[in-house]
Amino acid sequence: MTPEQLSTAIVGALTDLVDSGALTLPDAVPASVVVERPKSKEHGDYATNVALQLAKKAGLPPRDLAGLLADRLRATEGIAAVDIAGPGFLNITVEAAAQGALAAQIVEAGAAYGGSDLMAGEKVNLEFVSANPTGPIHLGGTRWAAVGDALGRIFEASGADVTREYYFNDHGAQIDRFSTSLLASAKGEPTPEDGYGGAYIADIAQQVMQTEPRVLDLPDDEAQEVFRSVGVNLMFDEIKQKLHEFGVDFDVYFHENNLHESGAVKRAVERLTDLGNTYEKDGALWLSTEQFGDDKDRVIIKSDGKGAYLSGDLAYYLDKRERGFDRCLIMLGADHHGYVGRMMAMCAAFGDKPGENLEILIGQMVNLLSDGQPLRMSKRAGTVVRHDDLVDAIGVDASRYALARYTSDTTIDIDLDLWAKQTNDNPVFYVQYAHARLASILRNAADLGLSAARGDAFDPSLLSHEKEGDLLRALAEFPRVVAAAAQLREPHRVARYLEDTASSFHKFYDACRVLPMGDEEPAPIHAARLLLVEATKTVIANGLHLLGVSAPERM
RNA sequence: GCCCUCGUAGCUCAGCUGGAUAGAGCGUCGGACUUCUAAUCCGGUGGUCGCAGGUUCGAGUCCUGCCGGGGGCGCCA
Repeated sequence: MTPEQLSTAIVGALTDLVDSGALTLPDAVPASVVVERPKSKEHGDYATNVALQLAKKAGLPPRDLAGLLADRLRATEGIAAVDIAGPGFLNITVEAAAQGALAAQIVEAGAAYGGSDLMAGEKVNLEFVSANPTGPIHLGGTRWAAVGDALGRIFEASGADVTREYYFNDHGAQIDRFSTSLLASAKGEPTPEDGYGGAYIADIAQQVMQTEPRVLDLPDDEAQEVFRSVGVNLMFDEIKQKLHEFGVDFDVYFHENNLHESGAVKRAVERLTDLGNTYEKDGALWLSTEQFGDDKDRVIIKSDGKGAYLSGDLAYYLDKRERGFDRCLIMLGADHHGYVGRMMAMCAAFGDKPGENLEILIGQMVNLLSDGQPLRMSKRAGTVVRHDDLVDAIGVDASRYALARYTSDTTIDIDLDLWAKQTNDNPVFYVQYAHARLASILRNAADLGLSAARGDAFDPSLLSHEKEGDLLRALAEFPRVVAAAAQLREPHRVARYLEDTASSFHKFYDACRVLPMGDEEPAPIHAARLLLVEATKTVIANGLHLLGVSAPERM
């Protein structure tokens, strides 16, 4: 009996009460009710507050309504006990057999367990990282690489059609500064004003000259164009490669330049003008975003005739919508949150629904600590913490897990010393160790010629130990956790859940012997526990997969 | 000045979108390995949930105002 089934049973009990005239509700019976796992064991396996929620509407004291429901629920198969507690909570205890049956269902479902059709039919575009090809990926981009990709996996598990997209900023002044910096470096000149410094500029410049040995014989403007095109491609290849090694691959790399060259910007501007949402002032073209909630109106075509930065975003958004995406999610660093207002206003100006057709997620900053000290945060020296600073120090699995473990809207400090440790201080190892331990039990079982109970040979009522019940209830939570992670766009819930589940498993392992000891004859309890082990391994593997973290068979 | 975000145990953070006595991990103190991985488990320790009001049966959670940290407020990209 899962929480979902229990919820259905409670709705059924409410419906029966209404049908029999014992209960009168002004509105329809709710489609589902909240079933939660109580913090205290004294409050049963599951608890619901429906009686408190509906008491006023029903015109009954909460405890009386709870009493009516309790009588109905006690007659329900699989429910062992129902208690009324406090102001009107229903505390429900589930029969071991009804609970244990889940182990077989999980093993049966395999990799599909935890998924749903919650987002079936939704075509979702996830835009993240989108780091400028003017330098190596920064840590902010890495955070979204981990979180955005995990979110994509969670959406896919929820039935959505997901496209991962990278907006490639290869247009405008930043690229010009990049190319002049490369040219200057190649000629042995100092970094120009507003240019990019750093060792990677010299590296790229050298690589360009290897590809195009005679580039410096060209006039400066032509040489700069060579450095621009070749340099950007080299930088972009490196970024792609780094992300690939990080386990993140995009379906679409969208070039901003295309929007300007294809006339998409022009078309987007015309569309907004047709809708009456633009006007001319001071020689520039403005988008009236203020009427849609922005702080003020924004220039989209500058008085020199060039598109303002926002014009690319307009065209890009329109392009995504024309490609059939109902939901466009954009993940930005906190340093760009000032964009949210105008982007949402832009969405509304197109006649779309902000928050529905367009969602913007903001990720706060990430700091790295080593020996308790922040890693190179000197803005003055122009050194920024980069993707490699994290991944080279602690590896891909720990990096992805560490970044996906926290809500995106809080600033995080990643202690490199902690995450590099191979001890239980380190959450990713704690979870991965549980998986390896599970795998080990199954290997040992195979060596003994034992296999998990299947079909009628499985007696779920044997899984009646307290720790077995705790573990089963943890496993039963997984679909709800994945659904919440999808709906709230919060992958960290999966990581926290895995830590809880790993803990439940370790406690089970400590209390319940799975395999026969010594000369002991194999018994049904061993086969039943082996099935529980398989189910647990399935859940932890599925959860780690959603985060893009490996599930090792051995450690 | 305005906007966004955060403030929960000594430290790092959860808190299921309003529920019961606020939870983990680390740290600290003390226990548990002849048998499935001790990278584990068990117990003790630890709190004015930034502050003050409000909403209601009930607030860490919602509203308002302060305080404090971080970020952002260009016809830059």
